[in-house]
Amino acid sequence: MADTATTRKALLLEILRTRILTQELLPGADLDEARLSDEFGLSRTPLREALRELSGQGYVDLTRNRSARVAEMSHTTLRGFFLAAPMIYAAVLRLAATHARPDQIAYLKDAQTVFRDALGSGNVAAKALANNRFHAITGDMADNVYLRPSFHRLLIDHARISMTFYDVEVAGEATSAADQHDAMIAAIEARDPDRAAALAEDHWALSSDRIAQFVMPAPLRERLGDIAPSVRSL
Amino acid sequence: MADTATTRKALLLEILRTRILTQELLPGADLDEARLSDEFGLSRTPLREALRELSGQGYVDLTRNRSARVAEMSHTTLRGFFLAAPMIYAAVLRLAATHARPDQIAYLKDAQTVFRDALGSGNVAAKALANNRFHAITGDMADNVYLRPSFHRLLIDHARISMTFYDVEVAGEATSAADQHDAMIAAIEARDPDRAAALAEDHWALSSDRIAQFVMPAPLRERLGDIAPSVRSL
DNA sequence: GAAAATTTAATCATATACAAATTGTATAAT
DNA sequence: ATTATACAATTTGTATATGATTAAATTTTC
Repeated sequence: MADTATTRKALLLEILRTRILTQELLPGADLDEARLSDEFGLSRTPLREALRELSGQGYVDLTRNRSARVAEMSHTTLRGFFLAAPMIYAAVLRLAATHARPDQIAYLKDAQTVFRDALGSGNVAAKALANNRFHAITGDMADNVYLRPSFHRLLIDHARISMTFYDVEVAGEATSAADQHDAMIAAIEARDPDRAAALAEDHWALSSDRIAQFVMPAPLRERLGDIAPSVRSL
Repeated sequence: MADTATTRKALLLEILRTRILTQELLPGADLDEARLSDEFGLSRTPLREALRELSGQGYVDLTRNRSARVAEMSHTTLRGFFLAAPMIYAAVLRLAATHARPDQIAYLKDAQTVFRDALGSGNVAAKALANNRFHAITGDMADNVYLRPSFHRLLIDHARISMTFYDVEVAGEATSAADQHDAMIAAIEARDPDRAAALAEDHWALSSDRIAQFVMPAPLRERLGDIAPSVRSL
């Protein structure tokens, strides 16, 4: 992403968001105020404000008199993710197809170009961030203040889950995701809300299949005798 | 509401939220830092942090180098409200019926008692706040981090819309809302997600009917001759 | 040696002071 | 009369300093 940040505080926000999305900062990680203000050459006052803003957006959890932490992701959160994602995403894409402005469609096409480039690069973080940006634009298109906050939280954890589970590339899956993106652009441009919503559901179905494969892979099928004694003793 | 706030900052947050929900602070109202810190006997540092937190929750809009303002409510927002509300609320109540813990059900019953008391009082703000609290508890019950932020934004504007449109009491409507609350409690206690979701939709249908009546009332039917000349000249 | 209490270090919360940016007003030029 | 420019006042943003709270480590007591 380009350095659009004008002030140091804006830069800090951008970098922190990126680090959290790419899991460079893991869920639950400690965000010490003194250390961060040191690193970014900022005093603690604007830093604390930045942490409050990130908390409001769902990147960070705050507790009184305790250091800020990167938002947690438990198995409970994951379950909630799969419950909410299809509904919210279908609704957002439906509204996106209804309200998208021409300039926003241009942004979306740009983001898709970046995404396809990232796919070729083999850089997992670049892929996750480009995908995140693509979907964030659809969120802006929907232009609904009541769906946006939930949608953004979904996107945060979708990126983080991608970083956790997609580091091993499965042949063909990424390109079919990219093809779905193209179909979404077409549906939005054609102002076809039903098709857009249906595509959103397909897209999430693909995602959840991939994640399910990594959370519950086919079990290892080895006979006891094949396992080294040191391992068996565990 | 009881003064559960321990610190001055927590108290400030509670009061500001209440003022915004009850429209004592109108949408778009200027929130001057110096004036507020003066009023609450706080320095600007914690006050600014509080404003960031409120912004994250959707009570307040922030712009760089510009004073904080109470979140706007335009006709566009209203439209978005009616699009998103039925879906989100049905989903939340469905999950509430699935996950509610006994202590939460007790809270909900308390809130409902307070709501029925408020109905008798004739105090519009008390009604809106009690109703807000009731629904906020159902949001907690749902226990889904992806739905919660959107749901809370809906509740904020639902309260503000109530204050705008419900100041004239229509006979019987408030009590039927209260009856629906009771039915919701029953559905949650019976762990019946489908019934809970259906009740949520009914509840919002009632709300939107009431609001539609006040936004688009039956037009005045006067003949021109009945209007005073000074008015007609406009 | 284990548990409780006290001290100590670290970290968060708030206040005050200063710098930067914005807006409004007055004055001068067209 | 209207627009441009410069200055002043107001308000927001950041830095530094001090006070409160919590967690950890040490000491003391049983």
